[in-house]
Amino acid sequence: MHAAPLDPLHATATELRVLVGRLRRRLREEARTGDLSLSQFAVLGHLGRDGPATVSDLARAEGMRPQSMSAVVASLQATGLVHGTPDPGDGRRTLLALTEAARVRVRASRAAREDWLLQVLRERFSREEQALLAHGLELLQRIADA
Amino acid sequence: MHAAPLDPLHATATELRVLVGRLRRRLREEARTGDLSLSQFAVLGHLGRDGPATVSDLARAEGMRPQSMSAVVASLQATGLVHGTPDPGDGRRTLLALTEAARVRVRASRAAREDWLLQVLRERFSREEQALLAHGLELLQRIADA
DNA sequence: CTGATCTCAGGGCAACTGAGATAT
DNA sequence: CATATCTCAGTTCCCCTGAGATCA
Repeated sequence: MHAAPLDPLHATATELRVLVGRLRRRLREEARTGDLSLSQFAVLGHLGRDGPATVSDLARAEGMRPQSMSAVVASLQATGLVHGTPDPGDGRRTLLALTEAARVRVRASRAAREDWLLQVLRERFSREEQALLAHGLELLQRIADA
Repeated sequence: MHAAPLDPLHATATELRVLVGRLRRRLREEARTGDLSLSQFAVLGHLGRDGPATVSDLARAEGMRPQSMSAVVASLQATGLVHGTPDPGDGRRTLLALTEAARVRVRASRAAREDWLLQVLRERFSREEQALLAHGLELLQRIADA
């Protein structure tokens, strides 16, 4: 009755927009994982996976301004999860890396299986769905990079 | 070298968290669609698809507090895209609906093909990928609802 | 001097909490 | 009275812009 003839692609676009907002709220609500924001979480993941990086590197990788990333990094330094050392070869740069405390924490939270999202993926998705989801995320990456 | 033995499910969880943040920034950056926020967009979509609803209905549907939704609705009323009429049967409730201006605008923006996200989906994804993506979004819905 | 990196200051906005007001 | 809906006020968080300072 409220009409939405709507080609399927348009429906997909609308659904995606709504979904991003809802997932953001849901993930924040179910924080845990040490009460990290999405941005903080992303930085720890990046440093853990790809090794030390500068604020600018991280900002580029996450698609945000260096000033914004700087604040995220500062909060992680304040809680002792990240530490920075001046680049010996280039005085402008500060190389950021995970502290031992961060590595310990990541391992502990994995062992404790305390991550809400991980639980959901494990319990509510079949093997095939998990694989499908992983593939879907790759496609979404492409949108974020577009 | 920076070690992440990492079962694939954990990788998926991390990737999803990062992705939500990146998509949010990307979508905001590429606003257009009439400069609506994700929440505003979601409300217009809901009202257009499911018909009139109250603030509380909308809040439940989007997973946010009524007070927050109230602000979103107020902004849409201020720009004349939504109007509210008191529920004749229950004086506490206000039924919200799209204005004719909103319907016109949605149709116009569809016709103009001016939506950034729609362009990306159309131009950078094959038919199969589009279908795969749509299916992936359903799985993500399940997470948001969990 | 130009350009890259980083910091400081200030602002906007989306969401939250808490405290009512009003109607059932 | 108890409950549901909605509003008002204040706060927090994330990210932005703009203006330097420092170093290559």
